[in-house]
Amino acid sequence: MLIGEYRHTIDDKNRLSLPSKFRKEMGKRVVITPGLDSCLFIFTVEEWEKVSGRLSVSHSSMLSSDNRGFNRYLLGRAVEVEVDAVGRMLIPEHLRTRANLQTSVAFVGVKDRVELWNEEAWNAYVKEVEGRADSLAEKLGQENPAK
Amino acid sequence: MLIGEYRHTIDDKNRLSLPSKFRKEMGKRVVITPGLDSCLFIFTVEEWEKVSGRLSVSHSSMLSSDNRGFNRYLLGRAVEVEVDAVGRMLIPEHLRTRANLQTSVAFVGVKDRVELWNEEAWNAYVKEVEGRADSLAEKLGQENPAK
DNA sequence: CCATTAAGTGGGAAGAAGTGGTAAATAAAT
DNA sequence: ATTTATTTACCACTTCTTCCCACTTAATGG
Repeated sequence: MLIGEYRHTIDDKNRLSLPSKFRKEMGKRVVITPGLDSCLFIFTVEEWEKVSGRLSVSHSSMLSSDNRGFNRYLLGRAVEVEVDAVGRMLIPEHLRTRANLQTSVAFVGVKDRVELWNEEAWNAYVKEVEGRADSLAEKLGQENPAK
Repeated sequence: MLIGEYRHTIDDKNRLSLPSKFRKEMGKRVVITPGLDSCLFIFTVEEWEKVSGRLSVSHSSMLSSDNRGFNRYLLGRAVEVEVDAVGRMLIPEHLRTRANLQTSVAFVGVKDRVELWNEEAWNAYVKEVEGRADSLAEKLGQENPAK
């Protein structure tokens, strides 16, 4: 399971180390796409197959303009990149720009995907969520009385 | 069952002994996450599977902003750590900060999870609850007559 | 009450991970 | 075809992590 938070830096050649904790599970090739909330999503190839499959199979995907937009957004701008011998990958310029990644970034494992954030943006996001964590937790407890 | 209260210290390498009373039940790997009321939760891997499974049951969880927030908060900041040969584990810096853990901490067993508190914060919390224990007990009794 | 064992804590050495730079190779342009 | 630029692979240095050993304190039992 991909969990945890790690801080790394992008160098001036757009190289970025994948946290070693994620390497084994993610393998030598990963798929990077623009994510939601101005971060990037990083998937394993297997997970990507599932996610992209769900998107394109859904009936309304071709009919609804919103879905076309979303698909173009997620599929069209995705790239498959290779992790090099020392565990680094290259972040394409258009994705780097889109998530506002300069130098310091945060990797965030969210179970079956990893997210890539501008470090300050991540700090701010955490702070914001922290404020409503209790109510979220309560909500979760109510929605899942299984426990 | 994980119960009881133990005081330990974090050293300058972020190492912290898991109380020996908890070791057998918790095993060699545990999951640490931000908890509620500014403490940390420590779960066994089995318990963690249950908790995290409850979070992201549906695929639509990625599409809801609240779910993304809560998943990032709980999964993204969680970490699976190994308990070393002498019973110590490493507390990641971001979790240590988040629970305001400096040196003295309190472990608190709460049935199926262990909580980790800044010692003074725990003292204060106990004192505070102590003051209204009777009324809390009554309230709980009224709300859950079956239990 | 003393002896023995277990638990908690500290420090140093070996190893791995992260990052920066250079050389080689490929692609592009004149 | 030669030169220039850009990318990829490789090497090296530094920092952080992990493992191991040792000491101190607390717990247990005779």
